[in-house]
Amino acid sequence: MPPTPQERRAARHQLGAGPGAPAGRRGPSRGHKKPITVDAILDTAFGIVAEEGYEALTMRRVATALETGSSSLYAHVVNKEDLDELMIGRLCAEITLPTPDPARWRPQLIGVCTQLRDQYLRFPGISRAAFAAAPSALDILRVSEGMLAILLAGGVPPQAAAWAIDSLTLYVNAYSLEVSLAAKRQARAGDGWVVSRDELLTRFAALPDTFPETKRYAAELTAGTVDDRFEFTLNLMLDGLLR
Amino acid sequence: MPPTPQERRAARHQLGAGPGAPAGRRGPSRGHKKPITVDAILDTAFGIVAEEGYEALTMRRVATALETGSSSLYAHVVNKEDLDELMIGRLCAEITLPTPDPARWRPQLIGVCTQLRDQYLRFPGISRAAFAAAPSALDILRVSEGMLAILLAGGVPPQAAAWAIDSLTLYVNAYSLEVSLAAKRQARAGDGWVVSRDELLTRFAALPDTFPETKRYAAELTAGTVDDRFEFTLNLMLDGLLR
DNA sequence: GTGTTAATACGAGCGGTGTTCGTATGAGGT
DNA sequence: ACCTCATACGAACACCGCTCGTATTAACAC
Repeated sequence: MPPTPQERRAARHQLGAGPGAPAGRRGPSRGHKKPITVDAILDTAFGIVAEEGYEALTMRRVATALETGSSSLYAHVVNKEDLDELMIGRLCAEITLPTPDPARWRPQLIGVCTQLRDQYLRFPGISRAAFAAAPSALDILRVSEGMLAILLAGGVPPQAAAWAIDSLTLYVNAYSLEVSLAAKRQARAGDGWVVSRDELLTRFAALPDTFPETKRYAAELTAGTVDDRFEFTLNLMLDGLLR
Repeated sequence: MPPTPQERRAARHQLGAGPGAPAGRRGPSRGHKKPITVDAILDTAFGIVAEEGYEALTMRRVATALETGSSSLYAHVVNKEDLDELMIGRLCAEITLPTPDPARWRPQLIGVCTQLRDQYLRFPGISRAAFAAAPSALDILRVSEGMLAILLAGGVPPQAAAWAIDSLTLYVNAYSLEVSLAAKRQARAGDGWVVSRDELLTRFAALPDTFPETKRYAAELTAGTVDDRFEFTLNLMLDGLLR
């Protein structure tokens, strides 16, 4: 008996347990269609999210893209939650971790965070799933290990390094989620949402006098691209680590 | 004609426009039941989230708690997203902002962040809605203004202060969301999730040798309460601001 | 070559969601 | 007394995640 999806999931959480026998093909192949596999499910899932965003990712949507019924997916995946977790795992697996260089620990760490951000932004809204993903999955743990190695090589004390990893990944997740949501708002503009910087400036200018600082520093508040803010925050945390 | 909910929402986004006539009671009062108001909807919504978490907050759930049908809510609220926004607004409105004291800007700012966090954690999962809330809503802007005033009083340059507000609120949101999700996982424990610190330690100890640093510093990685990590990250960012 | 087994696929359906539409109710103004 | 119209609400639509029973068919034992 090949491993049921729940067993695969358990194996993914509790480490190891071996990859299990490949369980060479049995059952109907429907003649023409290629068989449904976890990888095929993940591929089409990523395709849907890349084109239409995470909220368009439903079991039925994946199933119809695979020309089957939604019930067929549950032979390969426990849940939607499980699917989310698998996607985050694959995303993390594609992060390349540098070999720690004590002299370049800051750009190295920023590089890893930027890779994570770019992966998240390629699939808008998927960082929502990253929040729920358990940090004990191996693919995620691998990224943590890489970041930890960089920080330690940079001379950051272990306790600070350990906690900083949490802070950094949490911020990257949150940043990616917010950017994705803002982009979605931008897409369906016109219903009274603020979009352009100019619009925000005039809005701030028209604020009542109970907002003196916001009015005075409206320029600073609306300055910079989202990328600027990302880098600023990362540097903020890294600066703090040196004390 | 009293303002339709969409008009109220627009008025909330574009500032001012006045509170509109109270539109004194018309139509059926069903004899016994008190009329449905936006405030009543918000009250019961907060009650549901406080007791059962954000994911239990559905239109039907609010409606039945109000002894009515879900369609009745849409006369007072545009949609669920609007309800979310109203809730975040009310949450922000209850934050008390200190008058800036240059000598105590750090504890003051941490105090505001902690208030936000506590509000979010009182209503588990609601920070998910905070991500989608537009920063142009007046109640949210009021908190930003307060934080900006504190930072400026502390001598932080305007540009850094402006961006730091974004970073801080984003982190507080993300932290609250993650803590809520972790608590939910804890609630339905037993399905292979890691819960206790001891469990995590033995898990790390059994890791393959491709995770050398994680194994070596397992103690540091699992140390501290969530509150410790919250304060650590806030101090990390505030330290970075002083350079 | 035949029969058995079991992995795979899948249609139908359950209970749930947000939201809309058409209609009934009944208080306020005339 | 009548009419107006904001309010309330039941029914229904389209969608969601997920389960159950069943049909298909490859691999194996004989």
